[in-house]
Amino acid sequence: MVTLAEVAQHAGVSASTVSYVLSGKRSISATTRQRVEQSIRELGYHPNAGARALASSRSNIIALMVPLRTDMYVPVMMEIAIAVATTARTHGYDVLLLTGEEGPDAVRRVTGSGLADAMILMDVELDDERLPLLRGTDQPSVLIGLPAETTGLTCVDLDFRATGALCVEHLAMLGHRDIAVIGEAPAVYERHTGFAERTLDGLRSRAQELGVGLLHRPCEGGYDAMAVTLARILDERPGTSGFVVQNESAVEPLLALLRQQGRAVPEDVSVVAVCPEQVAVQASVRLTSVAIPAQEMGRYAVEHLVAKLDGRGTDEVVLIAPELTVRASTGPAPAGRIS
Amino acid sequence: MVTLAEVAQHAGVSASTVSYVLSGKRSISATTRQRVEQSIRELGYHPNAGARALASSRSNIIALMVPLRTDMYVPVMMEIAIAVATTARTHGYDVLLLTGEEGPDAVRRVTGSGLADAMILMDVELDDERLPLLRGTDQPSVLIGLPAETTGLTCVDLDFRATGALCVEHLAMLGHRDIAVIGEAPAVYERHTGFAERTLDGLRSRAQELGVGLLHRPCEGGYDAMAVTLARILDERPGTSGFVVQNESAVEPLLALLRQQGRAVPEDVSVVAVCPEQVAVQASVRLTSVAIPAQEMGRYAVEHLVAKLDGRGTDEVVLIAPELTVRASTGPAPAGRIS
DNA sequence: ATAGTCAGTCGAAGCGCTTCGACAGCTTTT
DNA sequence: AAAAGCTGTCGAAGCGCTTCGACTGACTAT
Repeated sequence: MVTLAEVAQHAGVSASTVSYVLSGKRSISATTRQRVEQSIRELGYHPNAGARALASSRSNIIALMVPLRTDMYVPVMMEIAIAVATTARTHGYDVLLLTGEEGPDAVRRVTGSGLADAMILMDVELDDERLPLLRGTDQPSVLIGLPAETTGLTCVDLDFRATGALCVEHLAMLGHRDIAVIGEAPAVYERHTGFAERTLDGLRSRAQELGVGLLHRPCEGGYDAMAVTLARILDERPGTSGFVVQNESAVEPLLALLRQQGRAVPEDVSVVAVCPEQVAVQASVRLTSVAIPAQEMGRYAVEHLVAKLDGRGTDEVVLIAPELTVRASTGPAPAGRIS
Repeated sequence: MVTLAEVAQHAGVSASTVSYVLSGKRSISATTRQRVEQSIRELGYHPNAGARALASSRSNIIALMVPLRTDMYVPVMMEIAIAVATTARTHGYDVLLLTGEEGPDAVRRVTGSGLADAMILMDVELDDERLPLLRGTDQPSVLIGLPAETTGLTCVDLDFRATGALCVEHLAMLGHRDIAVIGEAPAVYERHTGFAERTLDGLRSRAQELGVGLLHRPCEGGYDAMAVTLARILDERPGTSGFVVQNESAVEPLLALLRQQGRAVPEDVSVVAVCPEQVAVQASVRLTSVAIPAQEMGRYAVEHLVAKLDGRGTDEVVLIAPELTVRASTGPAPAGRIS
């Protein structure tokens, strides 16, 4: 294992000079710099992470807390995680992967031990246990998702309220008068994960404004659960011609069931999904959808943290404006039908 | 930030004693231990990770290299990552998330800097660039996946050869005489990711042994690509009554297309999938499948690494035996059909 | 009774790096 | 020509922990 001291000796300078070449915190003459860089290359030197962390009290690591459960939004999580990791690398940071399992203890451990310089939390609940801890430390953090109370916190998320509104608008504009919402699993709502409620809120208030009917039904993923849910919806509101789906694992079952019942998409019914782009494109009908900007959120989170660690940056809540992409699953409401 | 020294003072012992209480590397009297543990709790002490790493040259971190691309097996990756993270925690390790982006450089960086004590590599190619580096270091590592040459390496993977064989057997036993294989995207084969080829190998050799016809077609995910692929298959072998699918994003499209063409599953055609359990269960037809044991692989990888780090454990290749679960997508081949 | 053993504790020497103050040799200002 | 300011470099003091050797006192074997 090559050390700084060995590089210094090889280059004929002092250890501190090598350190300054590496960090750029003091000016170094061009010739010295080159000599040192040459030695570093020749010896294959890599600074020791532990020593560096100890001396500088900076680990150059960002902790990322992902939810433990894999029942929801897995591709989104993965995409965010990868975006976080790659963005972090471009800023010289590595990413520590924490699962929600440890809960608040993980926050304590990481802050207390100096393992990471900053944290990104995913799957934030409305009244998350980890929040008081974050507020009580000076370690920067970004939440992906929105809790109930955001003072003193930095958050990024898709504007789910606007997303809901946008979906209803789109369907209403096409003439649909009765809309059903296939939501996440009941557990998601019980857990008070903000996004589901915010979407619903946006859906409802715009539906009311536009005077269209809205029926919301949570739904476990999978074909069987979807079959039951759909049957209930059509029983209760036979005239339903527009669907909004916010549940990846309900998308294909819904399409399959509609097809099976002889309801053509988009001729008879229209479907709008809130899902990652990939899901929308790869579905058996190319779905009109509002994409979940996973990459963008991951990138933003890291960049904000880096800014904070550099002494720039402030607490703020950023809601990303939703964009609805029209594909093949929505069309004008069937005419001559009494809703 | 509380330090060891402060704890020592608070407990009225020397710093080294506190250290030994923490590590258990020397015997400590019960009374002293209790006093120290009390002080640790009262002061809310957390050992500083950097200092610890520097002094012990152990970071207690395991690096996990995940593939950058999200075009394949995302849920499997995620499940593995989470299994790795949680298992690592139970052994006192944290997980550093590296993306494939940096390639071999990441390996150099991590080994060189002592950032991690060990590595887990996913998405291993047959002739992976990172392998020479792993062989050239004394840092333990486990590959999830199988390269062409495994000497000096530790690997875990599903036994894909046996998996292929098992799928063919199951279909043959049900009387299917012409089987089509929907494979991964062509890019996966070109990249020489071992698992795809090994599966194919298993499929082919067992098909030959059992005297059934086998047609293999790679397939991009999605509905459109699947439509083209299916049309070609049925054109070439109209009597095909059994399908083996090894491509998550082709599963639903295949089912949708079969349905649309009036081919009932499992009455007219049978489908066996190689996919995570969740996908098989949530599909619009509950799929007979060979599960990909993501959790098991992740757990094994970590446990093997921990064993190695403790001076136990050896290099070896572990192939997990496939298990085929019969669900609703396979049944006897339709009678009276000339294949 | 004396040597040997052992459990329990301490002190001190690092681990490899960052960073602060100091200083030598310049150039610029007055 | 002296004072002031740069620039580029060095030495040394830690950062908070682990770990080795040494020591003390009590206990066992002879």
